[in-house]
Amino acid sequence: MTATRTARERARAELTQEIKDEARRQLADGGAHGLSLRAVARELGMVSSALYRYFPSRDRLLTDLIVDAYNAIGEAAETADPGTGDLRERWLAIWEGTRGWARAHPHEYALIYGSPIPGYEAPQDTVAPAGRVAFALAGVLASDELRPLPDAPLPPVLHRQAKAVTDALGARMPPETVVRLVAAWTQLFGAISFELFGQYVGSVDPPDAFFEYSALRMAEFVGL
Amino acid sequence: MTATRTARERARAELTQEIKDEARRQLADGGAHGLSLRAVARELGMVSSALYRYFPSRDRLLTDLIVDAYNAIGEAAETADPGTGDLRERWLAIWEGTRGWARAHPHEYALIYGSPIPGYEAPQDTVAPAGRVAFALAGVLASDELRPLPDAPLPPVLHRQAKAVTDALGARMPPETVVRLVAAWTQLFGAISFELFGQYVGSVDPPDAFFEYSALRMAEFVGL
DNA sequence: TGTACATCAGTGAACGCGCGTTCACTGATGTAC
DNA sequence: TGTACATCAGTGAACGCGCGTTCACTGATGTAC
Repeated sequence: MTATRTARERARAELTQEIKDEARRQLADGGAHGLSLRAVARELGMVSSALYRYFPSRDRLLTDLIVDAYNAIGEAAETADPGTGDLRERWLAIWEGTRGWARAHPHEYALIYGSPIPGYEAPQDTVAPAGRVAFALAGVLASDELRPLPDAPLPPVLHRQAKAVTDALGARMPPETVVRLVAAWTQLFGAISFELFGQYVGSVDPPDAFFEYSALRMAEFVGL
Repeated sequence: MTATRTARERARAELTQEIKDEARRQLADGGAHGLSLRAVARELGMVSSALYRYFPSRDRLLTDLIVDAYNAIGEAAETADPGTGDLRERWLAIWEGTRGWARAHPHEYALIYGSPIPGYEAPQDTVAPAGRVAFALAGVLASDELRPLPDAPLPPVLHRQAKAVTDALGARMPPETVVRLVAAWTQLFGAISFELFGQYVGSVDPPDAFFEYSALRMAEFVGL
């Protein structure tokens, strides 16, 4: 009954948002560990115990930020994809869209693709959102126009894993393609992480040209 | 004058080691942030202020751990390389050696290839050790037996960056090869990070077969 | 070889700080009749 | 429409905790003569 939301409900939704926004701001200085409920409350002009009306614990707030971040980067990938037209251009657009979000939100990116947070156990809620970027890439490969791949038969384990993935995706794709997709997906996030975490300093930094180059070579690699 | 080291000097060297070892143990529960001088001292049966005889600050201890970790993973890569023989086998050995060290030391790995540590600025000392794995991979490519690469000319920026890298490495290698090497290096650490940070759960986990597959495809990719 | 002095390792107390979470409470908003 | 009661948001004090770093000190080890 969205239409008849009470003032209380609106206030609650708004403050929940503000808490998360402020928490995201705090990720910037201090990372996941630096996130402090007391500091968030302070910044919002509340007393720290008041936050417990909105989040039952610090961990739960963190989980929400993580889920939000996976969804945001996934949505960035999806909306970057024109959905029709040249497959390589779609592929490239998804790569750039994903990277663009990561560069705009480096601390949220680190939250989900950086070091695991000590003592934090990812709940089930994060699994589906975590797959959205890969799913967007898979969407481009669901086509008949792919070049055939030169692979020798896959090792049995890998073949089995690949089939499990296609089943889960509901996509129809040869196992060779799926495995190469996973490799390309690894390359995408490997490159973003190396860029944001400073590993390219001294070699291909700034990595704009390198990133596009990688995207194109990986497009070929998966048969686009 | 190593021969005439005093008892004091020996004790000092040993305790410095013990402090670092204990600190590494503490990375496991708590990550970089969880590293506490007080806890290290406690575990070693000392008073916390005593550590300041060995490290001027917590940051300096962290820096030493980081440099040690880069050197250790670099050494793992180098000693895995037989140095002679089949180039693809050497390439594969370096990949597996690097991954092996990372799996054996996941928290030290996260320290150097995970999220940047908030408020910590990497000093110059880390630059050279950070390059050792890439350097080991480059060693395999310093050969005349490479297949020629099908690349169109590189974009000017990338070409320039590639030449700067070859100059720095002192290796003689076409720019196309260097750029592909950087991509392969990215793939190597992308895959290790995804494995250790849990991103393969639900797809190619356990990633042993996938990792070897990636290593081989990347070997082809760089012209091996 | 023995003595006087300098160097260094480790102690213990203190400074000043921040944290997550609980709990009994006040006062405002919403609901049922 | 008005009243009585229930729900909920936010307060403020408290618990119990851990942290990095400084400083004046004691006592052991090393050095010069």
